[in-house]
Amino acid sequence: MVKARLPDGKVLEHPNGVTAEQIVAGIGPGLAKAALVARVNGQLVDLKAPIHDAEVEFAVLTSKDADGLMVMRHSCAHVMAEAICDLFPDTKLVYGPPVENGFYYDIDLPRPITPDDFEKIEARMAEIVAEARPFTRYELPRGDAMSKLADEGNPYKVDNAERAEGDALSFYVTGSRDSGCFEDLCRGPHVPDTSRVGAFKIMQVAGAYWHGDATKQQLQRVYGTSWPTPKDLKAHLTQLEEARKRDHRKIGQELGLFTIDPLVGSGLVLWKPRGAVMRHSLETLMREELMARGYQPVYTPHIGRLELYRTSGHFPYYKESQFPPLFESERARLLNDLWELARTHNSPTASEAERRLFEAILADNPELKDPGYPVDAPVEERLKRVRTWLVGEDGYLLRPMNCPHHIRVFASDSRSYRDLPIRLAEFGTVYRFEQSGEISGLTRVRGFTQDDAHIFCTPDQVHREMADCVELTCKVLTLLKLTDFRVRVGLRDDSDKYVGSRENWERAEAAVRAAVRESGMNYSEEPGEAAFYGPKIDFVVKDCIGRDWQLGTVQVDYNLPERFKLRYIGEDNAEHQPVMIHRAPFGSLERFSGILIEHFGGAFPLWLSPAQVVVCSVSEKSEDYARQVFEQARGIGIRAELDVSSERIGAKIRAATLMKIPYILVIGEQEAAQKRVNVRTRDGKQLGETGLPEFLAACALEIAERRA
RNA sequence: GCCGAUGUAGCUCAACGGUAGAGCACAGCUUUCGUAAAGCUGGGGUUGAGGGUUCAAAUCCCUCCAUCGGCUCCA
Repeated sequence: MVKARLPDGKVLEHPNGVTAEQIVAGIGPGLAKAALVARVNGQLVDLKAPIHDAEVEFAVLTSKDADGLMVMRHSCAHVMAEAICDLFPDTKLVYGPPVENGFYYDIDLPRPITPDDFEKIEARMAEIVAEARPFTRYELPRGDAMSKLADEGNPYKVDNAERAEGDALSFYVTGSRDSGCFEDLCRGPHVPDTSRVGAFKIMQVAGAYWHGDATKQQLQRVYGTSWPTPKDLKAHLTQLEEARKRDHRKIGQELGLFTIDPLVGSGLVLWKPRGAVMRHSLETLMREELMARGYQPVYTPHIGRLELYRTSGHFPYYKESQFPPLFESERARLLNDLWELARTHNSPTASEAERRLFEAILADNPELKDPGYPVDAPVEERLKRVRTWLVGEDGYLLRPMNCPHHIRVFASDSRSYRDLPIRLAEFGTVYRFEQSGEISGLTRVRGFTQDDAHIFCTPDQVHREMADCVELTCKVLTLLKLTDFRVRVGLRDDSDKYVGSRENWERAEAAVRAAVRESGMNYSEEPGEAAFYGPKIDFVVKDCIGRDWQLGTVQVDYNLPERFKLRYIGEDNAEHQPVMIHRAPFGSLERFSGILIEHFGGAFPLWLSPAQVVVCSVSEKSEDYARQVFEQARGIGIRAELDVSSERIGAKIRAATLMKIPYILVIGEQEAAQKRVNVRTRDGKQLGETGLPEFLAACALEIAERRA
């Protein structure tokens, strides 16, 4: 006997071995028809799976349930896989999970799948759907399953099986087991039959590495989307189209905010006047906040000696993603090569290369007479030697981070505990040689400006300072109504890419956790997301097409102070090491602006809007007064534009509306006679006539309050 | 960096082996107009760059560059 308790508490009794399908049949015909999969004691199972437990929590899921939808999409991936295998028999299937809004299937196929193939694949899928073949599960003991998979000659499935848990492995056939129909190693569960995979569409194909490892075989990943009904599918496609209209690259072009010019360089942003004034308003907001919170502005150069970044660790750690160093002489380049060799020296071949290079440098540079450099000396000794040579003749690096400069500002004076915390702030422009395939609009660029600051404080002050940084970040995000963010606490994993002692890391992680807990926000801890010098709190948002981007960040760092041997004099008159906090509420002004553009769809709040008011004359007769209105608005600091062209008023309004200018002032003879303005908004609302001083005062107030 | 797609006037696109076109924008002229596009005229392109095939290339092939979507990376 099986007692199945339904979600509403009702208990149904059935004989042992009853299937979910049979239980559902007893509940109601509508539900039986819609059922895709069942949940038995929290486990998703096929509707045909027999149930043997005496008492179970039982629920039936349809495409209206998140898990039901997921199973439907997973099954749709199988149908797509079958269609692809039918059309391209060389296909080796790899892995096909459901994802947000759909599914993908990774395949290994020498011939590239192109968008032209999508229609053919969809047509074949439609046939499979029409056949309504059942998804049939069968299991084999692990040994039998492994030899079966090995015989089939698909190394990916063998690998999947090796990773799967359990003594038995399950397979799904679309049809009956002896029908010769398509089958796939799969944990399941699946929908009852191939007609139940929803309204689908193949969306795109892309490369993907096996196991997500760039050194492994590259596969083709075919993405599809699937929805309960054709109407849902259509709504999704329409929504995608709408989202693309908000794309900051498109709006940036239309509104003339920024441009990226191949002649200047990929990933290097040119802010045009309209974009620059928007960005400037953001910077002004941040400057006001920083001044009120005791930050001190500094200015530092965009370039620094390589030795600076050797000390911080950035140069060796991020070698591949920095612009190559600048060397003023060939010898400087050679010395750096020598340093590289000394640093990485750990093999006989490297040692030979090192010796040859060393000899070449000595031969060309007789002034370096003192060899003092036995090739079998310990690494530290060799490094020390080479670094003394580098003092007079080093290369330079376009800065990838601002912290080393700020550290040297801190180190330029002796510091007392009474001075701390010291908060050094700079809109610091940094340069990173991002991979060519990564560059995208304003969100991933090679030169960008951080609203950066570094706080140097005592260990006791860390907690309060971090909490203040988190509070500031939340404040600006809230002010901009960017409330749809998630908080990620990035911790270290067990890889060896991190610098610093275990003890430092533990203290830092405790500080980060305390700060984020205190804020009361929801957050997720993610191992492997830390910076190489410390853990961090990141504020992550989605762009209009659903990609995650890190904006603000707060990081605590016990390691760079140690590497730079920073000191302050404590109450006890002894030297102590300060703790550093790296933080940037916007993160990158470029990326933040890109996200803001999409968030507002280009219709910025008044205080951020590139043009705040446009004055449009109805005809030449009102041109003089329009000019006066324009001059007055501009005179009190409102960003006003003037349109006295010979166009008709309708055309002027259209042009201003398309540029998303918040207030359009229509100035005709009537307004001119009464010295008033007629106000229309970019949303087409007519606010009517008002006196000019009243309008300007209201406008100025709205700007001053940064009303969003 | 890798896989695939795409590069035609300032912008959005057409022409798909046979003399590069439209709309918008821009300039000039006419119009002086009341809340999302007035009319006429005109200028503007070695079709991303460089090679190749062909009697003939925007169109076919190759190599770069850039953009887009993924993957990998992200201090």
